[in-house]
Amino acid sequence: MLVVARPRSFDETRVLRAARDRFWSSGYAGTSVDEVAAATGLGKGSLYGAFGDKRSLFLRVFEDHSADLVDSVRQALEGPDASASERLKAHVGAVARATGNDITRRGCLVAKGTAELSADDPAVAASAQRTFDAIENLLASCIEAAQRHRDIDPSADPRQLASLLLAVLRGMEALGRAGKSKAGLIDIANTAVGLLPWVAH
Amino acid sequence: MLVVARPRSFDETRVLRAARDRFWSSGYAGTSVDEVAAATGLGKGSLYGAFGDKRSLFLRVFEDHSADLVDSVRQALEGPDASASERLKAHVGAVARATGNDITRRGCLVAKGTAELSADDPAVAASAQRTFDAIENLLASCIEAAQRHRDIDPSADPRQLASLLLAVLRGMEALGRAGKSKAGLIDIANTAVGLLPWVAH
DNA sequence: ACCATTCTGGACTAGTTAGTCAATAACTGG
DNA sequence: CCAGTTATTGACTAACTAGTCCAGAATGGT
Repeated sequence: MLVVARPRSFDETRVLRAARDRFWSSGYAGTSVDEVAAATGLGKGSLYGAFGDKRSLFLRVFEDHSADLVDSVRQALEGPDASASERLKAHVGAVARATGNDITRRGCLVAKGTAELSADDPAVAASAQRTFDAIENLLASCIEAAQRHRDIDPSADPRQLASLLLAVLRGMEALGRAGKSKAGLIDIANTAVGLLPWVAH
Repeated sequence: MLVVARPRSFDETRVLRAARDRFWSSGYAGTSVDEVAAATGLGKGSLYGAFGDKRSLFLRVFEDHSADLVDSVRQALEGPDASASERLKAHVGAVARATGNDITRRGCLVAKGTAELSADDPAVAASAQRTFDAIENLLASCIEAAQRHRDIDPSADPRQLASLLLAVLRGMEALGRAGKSKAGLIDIANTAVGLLPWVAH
């Protein structure tokens, strides 16, 4: 009974990546569907057929990218207690360096999409909130690991420290986009890390 | 020789405020010149005649608003050394509360405009950088005042603490837009303030 | 080979976009 | 009250917008 229909002729991952790059560079309102079609190589009919309207396509790209971001933070922060403090310092520094190295200044797609759309698209706002919550949880887990290893004062609230660090990370992103120098961003990272309640050894 | 011509019939400040509100709510690309004309009550010809093209109008609005922001931070942070630490704590807390109270979640126009346009408009990026530099300097001055009054450890580098606090402030803005609760934002503010190198009294 | 089904590409539509322009209004020094 | 200059308005244009539609193509089970 089931008859197989014509299969898709495009690689969904590649198409979504091309669409993401357009939205990332030009923003949601600043990117036309025709541009996305040209960048992906698909006809508009295929684009609409596969992903729905412009907003749905953006949301798909936004959520996929958010998941990638959380995964990369997880990779950076998860690991044994003994090296948790090193991973934490390294991650904050790595974000500072990556932000400072971003020649294009296009910044983070999650931040950009949230800035543009969260006020009038609850789905975007909710997705961004989940993303930042997930990153905050990863930071908190890493801090707890460092506390178990007695690198960070165990009496400190790991959730409070995590939410502060998340704010610092997002702040570095915002300042980097405005043109703050790489050295200035690294300075912020070092100051933030330095003020944490480390246990003297 | 000089003959006086027809004077403007609109209040420039009111017009710029109406234009600012449109850009603030809908972003640069998401706002049409027709919408701005309708919101200001001016015809398009007047708008173009008075402010130039869309980008010039946006830049004007953006820079005026940035100057207002710097002024308000100056008002909050300037004052005698004896109360500098209180002003610093109060300002960070006030930003957290204001961000948490922003029902519309439209956030800060400087952040939003920078996110949307800094990558392809050097004038926007330069303006944002000047704005953030000015705020950082105000924070540094307030920290120095608190150090003179021996509220903050005088051996700390006030510029480093200022740039960290600026990052925290911009981070709170970004997280607030994503939906972080008012209580969570206040928590971040308290944690950041609490980690500063206060002198015990 | 045929069929039911889905995929493809681009022509098409109706509405919107940024920016221009010409006719007219408002002003004051002379 | 006239002359010279600038302000105002909204109709106008050419290009672009999101989204639709359809004729044809690709598939694998029968």
